[in-house]
Amino acid sequence: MTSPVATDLQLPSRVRLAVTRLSRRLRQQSSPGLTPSMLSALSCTVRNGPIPLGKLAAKEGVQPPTMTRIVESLVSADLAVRTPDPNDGRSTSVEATAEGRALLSRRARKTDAYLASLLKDLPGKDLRTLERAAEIIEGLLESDR
Amino acid sequence: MTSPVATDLQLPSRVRLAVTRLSRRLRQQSSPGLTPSMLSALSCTVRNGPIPLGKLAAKEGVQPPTMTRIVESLVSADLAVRTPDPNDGRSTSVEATAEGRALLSRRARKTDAYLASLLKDLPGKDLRTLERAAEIIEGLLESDR
DNA sequence: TATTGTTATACTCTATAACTATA
DNA sequence: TATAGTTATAGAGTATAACAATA
Repeated sequence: MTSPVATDLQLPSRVRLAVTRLSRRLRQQSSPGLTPSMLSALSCTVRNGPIPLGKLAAKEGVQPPTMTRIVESLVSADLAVRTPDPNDGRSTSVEATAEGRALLSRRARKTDAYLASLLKDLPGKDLRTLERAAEIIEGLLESDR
Repeated sequence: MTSPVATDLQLPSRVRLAVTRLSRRLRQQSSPGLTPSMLSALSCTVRNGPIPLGKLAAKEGVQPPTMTRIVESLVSADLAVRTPDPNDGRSTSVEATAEGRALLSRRARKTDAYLASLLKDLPGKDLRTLERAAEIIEGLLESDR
């Protein structure tokens, strides 16, 4: 059952294809006002607490102008707030609002509902595989930053 | 070691975050002339042989106008050719060229090289997990189409 | 009429370059 | 000078709507 990593040759290709296609699907399923990028950045602020915009950009792996846009959209959706740093006039911290945190813990989000419906018939073993894979990927991205 | 499926974040959220972030990274690492979408469609033509554009769009989960664009870019890069269907003047088949097939089997592609470098220090167990996860995801996308 | 694919148009996500304000 | 963030601009990827050609 445990397939050999002899398929190793093609492993990067296979991971790339799966990720390309699933992320496309997730974007299609996302609500217009709540894109995957917004959710990802919002999760990051919740996990890290108030965080300067530049650090948030670095953590998410995007450039600062991109994060400026993402934060703008989160702020206008009342999911995050910006607070000027009292000690450094150049810097503003980004933080999730109560509504932003509530949204993340709510399960009815369209994208997650879609993914959940995809996953619902998988055996527990496959669910654990996906969970572990997500963990491995996050670890890789973290260490490569 | 087998983590329970209930952690702080729900499984769909965790999969979504991992996929969002990795696909962003892969897009950043891709060559301008050879995007993830192009590679994905090209893989599909190689796997399926000559295939009408509309069917290719359906398999890849994009709309026909999108596939028209992707195929145009593959054709102008000499990675694919279009052949009019002799029995149906409305339809054209898409097929990988020898160069397209060679490209897919070449290992030096920038995106895959990047992914391979990310993966190279993972233990075999994690590689097998990712491999199996890719398989599960492709299966889900296939069955949901 | 129905189907296959294209053209026209627009929106999101992202980047780089140039800029402003502060340190 | 250096740093934090924004504005301006551009390109990729995708969608929907309207269209043409063919069935």
